[in-house]
Parts: sequence; C-alpha cells; structure tokens
Amino acid sequence: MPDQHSTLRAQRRAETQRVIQAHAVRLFTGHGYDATTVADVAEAAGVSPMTVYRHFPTKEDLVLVDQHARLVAERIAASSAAQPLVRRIGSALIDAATTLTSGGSGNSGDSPTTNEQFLLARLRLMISTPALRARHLDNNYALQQAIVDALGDGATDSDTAFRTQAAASACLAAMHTALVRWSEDDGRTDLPDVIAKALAAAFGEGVLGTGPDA
Amino acid sequence: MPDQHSTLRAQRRAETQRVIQAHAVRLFTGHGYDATTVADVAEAAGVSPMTVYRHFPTKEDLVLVDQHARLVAERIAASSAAQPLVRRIGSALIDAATTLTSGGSGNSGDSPTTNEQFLLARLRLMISTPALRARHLDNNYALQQAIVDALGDGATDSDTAFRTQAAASACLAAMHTALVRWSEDDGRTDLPDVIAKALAAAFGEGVLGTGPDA
DNA sequence: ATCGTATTGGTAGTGACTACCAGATTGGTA
DNA sequence: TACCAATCTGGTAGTCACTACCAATACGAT
Repeated sequence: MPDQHSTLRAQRRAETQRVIQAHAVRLFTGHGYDATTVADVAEAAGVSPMTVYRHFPTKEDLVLVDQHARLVAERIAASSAAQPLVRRIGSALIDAATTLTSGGSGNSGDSPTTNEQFLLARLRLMISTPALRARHLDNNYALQQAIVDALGDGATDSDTAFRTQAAASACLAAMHTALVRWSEDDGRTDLPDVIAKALAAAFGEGVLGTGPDA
Repeated sequence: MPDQHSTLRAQRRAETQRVIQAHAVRLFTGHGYDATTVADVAEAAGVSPMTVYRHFPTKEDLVLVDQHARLVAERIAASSAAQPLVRRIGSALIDAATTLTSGGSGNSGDSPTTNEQFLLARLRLMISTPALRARHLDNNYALQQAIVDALGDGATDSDTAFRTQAAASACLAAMHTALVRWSEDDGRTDLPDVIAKALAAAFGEGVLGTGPDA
C-alpha cells in the first residue's frame, strides 16, 4: 500500500522542514536575515546546506511558506454569490485569519499562543526585510489571482474580470495593512478585528455587517 | 559656478544610464530576464560590468527606476484636505498617470508614443518576471508610505494613521490592477481612464466625479 | 598648467543557487 | 532473509549577482 508508505515519509519530511524553518527564523531574528547565511541555518539545524535547499527552494521561503492561500480560496468558493464582491472577499479574509490565529484555544485580547508567536516572528521579518517584503507582496498577488479564480464563474467577460481583479487587489492590500498593524501590536489585538477595521477604513463602514445580525 | 559644472556631469551621467537601460530592456525582452546576465547588458551597452553596477544598484533596477513616487506625492500635497481620503489619493494617481503617459502630445485612443512603448516594455517585464514583479510591488509599498506621509498633517493619532494606510494601500492596489490591464491592452486604452475604472470598481462609482463637473 | 573630483575599469571575494554524481536509508517483495 | 526501487542526503564544481579595495583616466575649475 503506497499510502502508508508516503505518509510515513511525508511525516519525516514535514518534521525536518519544521526544524530547519524554526532554526532559520530564530537565526534571522537574532542576527538579521542578510547576515545569516544558508550555511549557518544548515549547521544550526544539523543538516547540510544541500538539504536546506532540498526542502526550501530559496532562502526567502524559509520565512514565507504559507498555506494561507488555499484557506482563503476555500472560503471564497463557499461564500454566497449574492453579496457584493468586496464583502465576499473581506469576509473570507477575516474567516481565514480567524482560523489561522485561533489555533484551538480562544485567546481574545492578549497572550498570543506559541503558534502565533512563530507567525509574528515570521511576519516581523517579512515586513522589515526588503527582500522578504517584496516576496510576500508577490505572494499576495498570487493569492489575488487565486481569489479571482475562485470568484470567477468560469468564463466571465473581460470587463467583469477586471473589476474583480480591482476589488480583490484592494481587499488584499487592506489586509496587508492590517497584518502590519497586527505585528506592530505584537499580536495583542485580535487579527480578524484589525482586518475588519482596515476594510472599513478603505471601503466605508457599511461594507461589512449591513447584512443580518452584527 | 558649480551649477554648470554638475549640470554637465549630470547630463552625461543621465545619458549613460539611458543607454544602458535601453539595451537592458531590449535584451531582457528578447532573451528573457533571467537568461540575460549583467555582463551581457554591459557588453551590449559598450561598458564594463562595473559601470552598470555604478549606475544601477541591482539588476532589477535596470527595469524599475521610476520617479513616479515623487510625482504622486506632489499631487497629494497639492490636493484639498476637505475631500475624502480615497478621492484625494485616487485623483492624485490619475493626475500622475496623465503626466506620465501624455508626454506632450495628446494621443488619446491608440498609437502609443515611443516613450509609452518603453514604459510598456518595462511594465510587461515587471509583470511577467517574478523577481521584478516582487520588487515592483515593494516599490508600490514604498509609494504608499510616501503618500501617507504627504497626507499626514505631522502628528496624527495611531488610529487615523492606520486608516490612512489602509485607504492608500487599497488605492495603490487598484492602480496596480489598472497598470496590468493597460499593459495587456498594449497601451491602446487611456491609462488614467483605466485607473479611474479600477478605483470605481473597488470603491464604488461615486468615489470620483460626484464633485462639480465630470 | 595643475589640482581635485567624478567616472571608469580590474581583481578578488562572498553568498545564493544549480546541475551532476555518489552513498545511505527505507518500504515493499521474492 | 536477501533484494530492489525509490527516496533522502551529502559533496563538488560551477554560474551569477553583487561588493569591497585599488589603479587609471577624463574633466572642470583655479
């Protein structure tokens, strides 16, 4: 049965990745991203530089690596097509953020979890390091395409597609602003709330919550 | 008079930069960005690789190099503080785009000028090449900070600053979408119009033009 | 004519990243 | 148990972007 086979392999592989990434983020945070070489990360993780490149295609991916896109796309597809574009996208972003940060225990207010701490450390690196910031923004652009694909009913005309792109890009930009703010607050505020505030600031208070309840 | 002095030097320097960049964009477009080395560009431009690095800090800057930011910031500062945020920023972006593309002759409709052709070639590279796209998006982020600074009356409270950030980022994202669309149309459409359409799609039709005339 | 400065070029080096190849480990099989 | 195939890992050598550090040259001003 190749299922069991690949599952065991995959677990070991995922664990190796986790260890390498943890050491990478720790070193990057401590000594700076540029000042830390891939060889340094490899040595700290107890593997060869080759192995690092096997698991992470580029040095930047040691920090980025998010499956965030899939999460958002799923929520988009599950949302009601009757609502306006910005609300559909905004709600999906907020829901995805809730899933990402809650992790399991409802810690609303302060005391971020270990999972959140790691997320925050990576976020801080992504914001302060030019190369990482650029790559992160490009990932956001890829997410935009995924959202548009999830929204598109297959073959929409060029003009509708353009409007969808514009709405999606603006929503994601607002979310990015929220992420920056959240990291500046060291995760003490509630991420979904910050995203909602950013969306409201950009599109007006009525974008979310004019529907039934809340 | 040191004015004449530096002017002559600056002219020669600007001309050298122009030549290098022209060859770079030509080679990148023809053989691909990644497949073209800086040494190739230097050889085509008739200079040494060192000289290329003297004029352009990174290979990516051979394509990017825009003074767009300054243009936008000026329009922002000159706009009326009475209007809503999104309209102030949106109008500034549209005005700046008008200045950038018009160049001097009123060519509304088709037949892009040589200046526009060069702009389009760079834009196509920026969109299709991952590394350039990432850097371009990061430049947009820097422009966002410039806009916020131009808007901020000095010491605004944290919450107002956050709202400004959110609005500015969303506007710039819409503009980026417009730029993509414009390059897909090979510049046949009017760039300011496309930007206006993108802003309207993201923020609603009423954002621009509810004021007097137009 | 001369001096200071800006521009250019060369050399050597670092570091990210990529083939190309060899050994080791693991899971399933005769 | 012995064997096979796939995967994981490591090493070597090389490309390329980019950076000091240093010499030569051209240019503008006194």
